[in-house]
Amino acid sequence: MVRPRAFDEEKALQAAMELFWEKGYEATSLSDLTAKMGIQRPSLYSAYGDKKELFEAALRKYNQFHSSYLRARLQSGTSVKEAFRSLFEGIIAEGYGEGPNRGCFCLNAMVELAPHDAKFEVLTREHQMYLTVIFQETLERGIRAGELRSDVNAKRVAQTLVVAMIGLTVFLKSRPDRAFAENSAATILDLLQ
Amino acid sequence: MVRPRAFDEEKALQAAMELFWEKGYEATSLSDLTAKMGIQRPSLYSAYGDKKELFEAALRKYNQFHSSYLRARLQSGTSVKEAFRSLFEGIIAEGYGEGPNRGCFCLNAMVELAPHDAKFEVLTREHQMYLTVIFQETLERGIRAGELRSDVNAKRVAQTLVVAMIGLTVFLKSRPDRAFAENSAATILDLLQ
DNA sequence: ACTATATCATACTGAACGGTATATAACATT
DNA sequence: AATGTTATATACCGTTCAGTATGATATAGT
Repeated sequence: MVRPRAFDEEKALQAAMELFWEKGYEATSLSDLTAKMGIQRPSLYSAYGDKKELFEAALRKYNQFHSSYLRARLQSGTSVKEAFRSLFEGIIAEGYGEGPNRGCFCLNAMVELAPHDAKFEVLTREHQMYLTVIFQETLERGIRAGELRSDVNAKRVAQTLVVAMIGLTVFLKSRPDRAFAENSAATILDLLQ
Repeated sequence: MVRPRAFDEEKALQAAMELFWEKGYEATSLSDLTAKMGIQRPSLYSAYGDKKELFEAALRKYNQFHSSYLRARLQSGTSVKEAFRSLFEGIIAEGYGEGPNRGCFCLNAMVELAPHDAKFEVLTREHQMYLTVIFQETLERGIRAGELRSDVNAKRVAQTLVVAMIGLTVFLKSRPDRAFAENSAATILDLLQ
């Protein structure tokens, strides 16, 4: 005996995610949000809580999406080495697309919020840990398949690839010469022998 | 026949730099600034222009300071390899200090402003280019001294070290396990043979 | 059809925002 | 000491901020 929601909560959350991803937390206003989400202010508050809670929900949604995306990219493809190469190449290509370079939502949140908010310190750290596990498992698969040398330390290399991916993603925000980005990616990928 | 400034412009700018460095552009208010700088609002506007211009002046000051700091660290020390190791170790140590992890002001600005403001895209990119030159020159010195193998591609390795340093600095904002940071730094520094 | 309940749209709240007008105070030159 | 110029301090400007009170509206169960 209640009136049902007239908007799609997932769709609206997706819209909020896009906005926070592109502009960050502070620079995104509630008016920006309600406009893009296509809902009114009280609907937002009743469905998601305040601005910080909405941001957190958006980031969690992004992290899920991002993990799935990376796992899929690393599982498909002919080889582990080629999968990583393609992944890094895709990140670089993304950096030179049109429009503002939004990079990785989780890294943006790590820079803007993690140092001042323990909740986001944990949330962003745990996502990187999860990505590291995905990388490590992929490397171990490559070792088992005989594609990578058996003396490769999968955990250490995975950690290094994650740090390098973070560096590359952030660096691309300044739109450096493409050769710079390509060189550093290629040098890092030489870890995969 | 004029009244002289009653405050030290460099000291006040330094105070603004500390504040923007720790909190970012959007999260820092003019009231925060005037309080920490110890001056009144009209003094701020007459001396530095508006908020964005003050931020730019603060970032330029930081970049100068940062370049000098890195150059000094890489020149002192017993060897090039040891200098880089010590530099990365210092970055990690900084990440586990008390208080909020402010990281690198230039990288914070790159994430928050570069995608939406061409001026900061250029400013942050040029600083990274300058750091790359410092790294490259240091590596070339190591090659000349016979400390590094002569087939090391100084430019490519310098670019890779810059990207890795960016990744490490940003990653530390989420306060990961220290062993993670140490592992990735050590693996990167293995490039120096 | 009626009622209970939750959602909707509008309009509003006090506070904080970036930026400035105004008037007083302090100095260097004459 | 008088004058012209700039820095200072206070108080204010209109706007925008995050968040909410209010009342109309729509639906599900009776």
